[in-house]
Amino acid sequence: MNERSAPTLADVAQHAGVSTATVSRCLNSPERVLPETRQRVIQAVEQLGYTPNFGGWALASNRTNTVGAIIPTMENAIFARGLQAFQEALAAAGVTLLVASTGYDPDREAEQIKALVGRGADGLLLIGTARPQATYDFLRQRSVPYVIAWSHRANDGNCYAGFDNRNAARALAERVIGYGHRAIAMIAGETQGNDRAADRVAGVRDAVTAAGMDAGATSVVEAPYSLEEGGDAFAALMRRNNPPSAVICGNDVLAVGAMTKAREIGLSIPRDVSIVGFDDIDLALVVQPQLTTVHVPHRRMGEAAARLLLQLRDGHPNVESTILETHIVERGSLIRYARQHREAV
Amino acid sequence: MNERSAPTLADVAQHAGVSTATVSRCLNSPERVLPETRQRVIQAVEQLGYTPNFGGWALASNRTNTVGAIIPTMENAIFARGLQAFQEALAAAGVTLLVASTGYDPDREAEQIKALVGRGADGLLLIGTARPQATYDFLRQRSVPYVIAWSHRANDGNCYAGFDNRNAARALAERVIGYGHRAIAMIAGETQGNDRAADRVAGVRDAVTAAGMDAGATSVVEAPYSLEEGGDAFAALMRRNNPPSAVICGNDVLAVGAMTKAREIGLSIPRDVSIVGFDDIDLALVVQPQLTTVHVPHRRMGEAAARLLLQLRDGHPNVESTILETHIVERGSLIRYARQHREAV
DNA sequence: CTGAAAGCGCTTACAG
DNA sequence: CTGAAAGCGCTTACAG
Repeated sequence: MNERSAPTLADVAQHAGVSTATVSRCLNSPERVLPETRQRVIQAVEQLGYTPNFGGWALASNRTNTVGAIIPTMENAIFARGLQAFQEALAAAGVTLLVASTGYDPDREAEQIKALVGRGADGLLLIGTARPQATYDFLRQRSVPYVIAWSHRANDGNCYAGFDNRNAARALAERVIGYGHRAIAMIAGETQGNDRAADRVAGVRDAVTAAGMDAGATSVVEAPYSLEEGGDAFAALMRRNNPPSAVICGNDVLAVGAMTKAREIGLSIPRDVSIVGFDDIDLALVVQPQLTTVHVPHRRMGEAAARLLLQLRDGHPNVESTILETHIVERGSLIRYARQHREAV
Repeated sequence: MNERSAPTLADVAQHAGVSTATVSRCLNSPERVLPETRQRVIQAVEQLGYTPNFGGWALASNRTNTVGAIIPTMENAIFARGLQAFQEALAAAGVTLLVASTGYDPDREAEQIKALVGRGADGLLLIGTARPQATYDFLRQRSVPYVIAWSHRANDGNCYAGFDNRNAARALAERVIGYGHRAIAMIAGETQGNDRAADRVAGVRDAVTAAGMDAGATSVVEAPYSLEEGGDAFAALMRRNNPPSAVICGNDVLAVGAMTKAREIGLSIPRDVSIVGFDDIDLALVVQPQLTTVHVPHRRMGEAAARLLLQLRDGHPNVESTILETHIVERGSLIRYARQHREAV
């Protein structure tokens, strides 16, 4: 050991007058070492300021104590919240987190999955189910454990920490219909490569059909998740001959974008049109009126994902998916259909 | 190579009929290998589905192509945005990102810094300057390059990708004062261990003093960064005998919390009281009226931080800090002081 | 341009 | 309980 480079296990061993094997044991399974020996080793470790070399450790043990998360973008508050909870739970277990993002691009997802696996991730957090079979094959072939968050499919062999987007959206649409709305439109997230967005559309369609309404009359427009796109889609919807009396949005960002646009074009929410969202993020609480939406327990989802992923990594025998409950939070943006609503022709 | 474990460099070498050194060169500096040889090796790599073992690579090369970011929390949109841009810039350079969070706790920061360095981070992104000297010593001793974002100090030997919080806050307060407000209060973030929050308070005090106003008359209350805390602080402020005609908030979350609370307690913004924030996040655009605030280029800050950190890591000779410009965005929440403002006694 | 071989810093059966 | 030694999968002078 010269002063240029960090002290190694061998330096500690020499300093303590023991073998490297003993130092290694002291660090990894201290109970297998005599207290006096342990004492000496610990002292040497502290005196030298030793910390294990990561590469050496990873190579010899074939583990990294690192897991990866690959999400669409941290700029959407739902992923930021879920990821924050996920990270905290991992840190508590001494595991560190690698983060990559896809921008909702499936090619970039495949690429980032390879990058994180190549970087030695012991496990992976993925969002949703929509990805090429080749990606699943890759994961299986490399036997990298993974947990899928935000979604749920029964008995397909994957491990989920998610919720049922379709049922949740259906319940929301039923609530809207139950309030007398018949002219309903939906501003959905882009469904291409996004099973959550697609499931929410399907759920709304379920409700419309179950209510005996004409599914064709319920128009669904898709928009990228942003305030501006939500606003534009809303404006276009309201310019039609048959404007809706209620607009169901694929998430809160779209819904709040719609509400902001409504003010701009002189429409009053909920008098002229009701609006509902999905997620229950901060945005929903600060708009006027506040937004009726589906509450998703993002933090609990992140925690559950961490728990499941660590179990999978540790070879736990049967790891069960965690399905989280969502519920509707009613606020001012949704009211019963009445004459006050701008006539839907 | 058996079917259980991943193929190694040696497997590829044997398959291609070359030495492991040649395979290694093919992967790392292909120009140093004859095209025909390269061809054979690449073919073998593909046939075997070879990817380098991370531990072996890290150990031999003493690098990980990984950098770490340690931030207060991803749940604050400013960090989520900055981190997202940081990650994208890193990914473009083939570098992966480790993320840890501190919850604004200095002890947890020190701990996470050690964890990420121990996990082989080639460099670190840190937020702000407020941390024990011991932490700086540790970083220097381990010669881990780091960049500090969100702040700036001239010539202290650190590399910054930040902005001048004090000047920005001063300019904001000057604007408020220029609008005739004399009864000004500030809802600041907690300044303990947060130099950005402390600098913003100092900037507001600078402006108050420069305007010849009584600094003592400008009350500053501190609150953790949350909508609710901002609201509570605002309510307490307005309950006083001398309520302010303008409230300067340490960030947009506090400001929007204050605005939401104002509605609850029957105060009209900006008629009864003006409110301004700091950051310019989405929240500022969706409240009614929209929030006057200081625009901070979070994405550009994240990109700059990535660029600087990679230069530092690559031993670039003189890496200069990047100081970003901020500017005030005037919206409806701030108006000129007038009789309409609730009398400040 | 290519190869033989040493070495990076750990862990872990295997003996004793 | 402890140690000698092999081995993990790479990179990189050093020769040729």
